[in-house]
Amino acid sequence: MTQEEERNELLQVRRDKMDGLRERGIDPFGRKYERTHRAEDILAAFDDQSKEDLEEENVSVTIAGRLVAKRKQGKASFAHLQDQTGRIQIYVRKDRVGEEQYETFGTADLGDWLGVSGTVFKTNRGETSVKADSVTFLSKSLRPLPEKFHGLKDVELRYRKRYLDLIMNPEVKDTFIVRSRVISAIRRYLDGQGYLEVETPTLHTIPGGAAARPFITHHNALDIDLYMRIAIELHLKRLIVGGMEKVYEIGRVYRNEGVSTRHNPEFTMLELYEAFADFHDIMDVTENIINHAAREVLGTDTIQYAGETIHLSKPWARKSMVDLVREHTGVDFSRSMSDDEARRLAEEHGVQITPAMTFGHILNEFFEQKVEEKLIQPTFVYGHPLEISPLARKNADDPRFTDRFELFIVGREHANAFTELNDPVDQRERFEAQVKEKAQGNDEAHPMDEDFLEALEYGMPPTGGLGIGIDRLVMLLTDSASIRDVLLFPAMRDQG
RNA sequence: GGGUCAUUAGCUCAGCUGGCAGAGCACCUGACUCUUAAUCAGGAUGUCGCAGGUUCGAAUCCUGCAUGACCCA
Repeated sequence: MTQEEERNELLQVRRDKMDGLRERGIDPFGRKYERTHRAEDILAAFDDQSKEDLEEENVSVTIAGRLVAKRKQGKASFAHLQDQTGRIQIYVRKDRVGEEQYETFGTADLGDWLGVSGTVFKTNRGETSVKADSVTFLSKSLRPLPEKFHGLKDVELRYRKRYLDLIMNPEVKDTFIVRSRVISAIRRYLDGQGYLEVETPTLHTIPGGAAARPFITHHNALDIDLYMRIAIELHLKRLIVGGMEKVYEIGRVYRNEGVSTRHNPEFTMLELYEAFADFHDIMDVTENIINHAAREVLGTDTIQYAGETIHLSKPWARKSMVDLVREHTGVDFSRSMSDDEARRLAEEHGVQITPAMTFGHILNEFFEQKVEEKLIQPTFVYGHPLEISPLARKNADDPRFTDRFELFIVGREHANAFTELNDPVDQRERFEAQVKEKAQGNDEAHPMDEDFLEALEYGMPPTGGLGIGIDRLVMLLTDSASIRDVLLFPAMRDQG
């Protein structure tokens, strides 16, 4: 069976109309068109003018957009054109545009792109509209759009065919405009604070800087396996060694794990490193970045998320992990405790652990299982156990812990930061402990990285570092329930 | 990885205890020069996700698979 025969009636009708345009000398996929206004420009400029005043002014405009509604009534028609800024009504009369153009407009389908020149006027109902003097056919749509009233609801279709989602559901575009503005607001803020934006490799020979499984790829000419980066960290610290004192990168990282409402295999991280700073300074930096982004993009630092009011006004709560666990479970991990005792406490409190876990892992499990989800308002949680923090500096008073914090908002991690470990001897021991964990079956444990250790051996100044998940931040600022709602093209299986 | 639910026309959805596959929008034909989910008259539209099974008969019941959503790990 040929494709021609398989095509259903709806598709065939549009192909026939395309052929009809060509027969009448009109290119169905036209050319450059110079417009003077966007829909929003016209609505904003003339909305508060009276019908009579507008008539007197006789304002000429040229607009272009996708035909999204059409109401034909004989020798005159109303329709709506949609451009990036919104929809505007056009009024096309046969006695004004002429027989030929009215015919062209008459055969136009919903979805086609049209250009219209005319004058701005108000209808009897008060809608600011454009009365066409001429209609130019710009581009044919060979497929029907989703239903005009209900739009596109099927979430699978919305993600797979995001262009349809963007056409039919205007709030989707708003989300991605916020995303774009959040990222540029962060850039502007950091640039203004003297941080230097850099770019480092996304193809790594050793996948480090985080606890995650990497994607593996292959370089043919060099005949070596490479890993898609799981973090930016280790390269940025090499730059600190090199004397670039305040650097940041906003970029994609890749983690080979499941997809969920909070996880996509590729996502966007901000990482920032500042020489001579510690994790307390980085808490201030984190507050400032997020607070600034909210106020600049949304105009407020009080936001709504999933029905909760979240206060992003500074300062945010700063609590130690040990204190929070004590607060929520009564268990005091600050006193000295054997691994066996920690395991016994986990069992008593219904905290699930694996046999290989030691004191620090178990404290972390207490936190994740009993506390994390309760931290709705912004809270810096600091003092993470050594075992789960192989790149963070040890706490000076209690070496079981590190000078590290994570930021929690609406029960989710939004940032991870520490006073960086700059002692190459200690760093080597941490890597060795991680390699041991890997041998015991933790496939997210950090690999040995001799090249990074060598860099540290040249001397890294005391440094504070930060990672912020941009996607989760955008979710927070747009009240989005799923990471897929803030990714234009979320990862999907190749089907359909 | 486990559980629950979903998959029917281009889109949004009905379809009960198994008995001729439906509606609205969109589409086609006609009428209509201030409509706006335009209206009126008429018409056409299907791999019921895929593959098996039960049955005289399956969109409907059973099994497996695929894709997706949500919850859990």
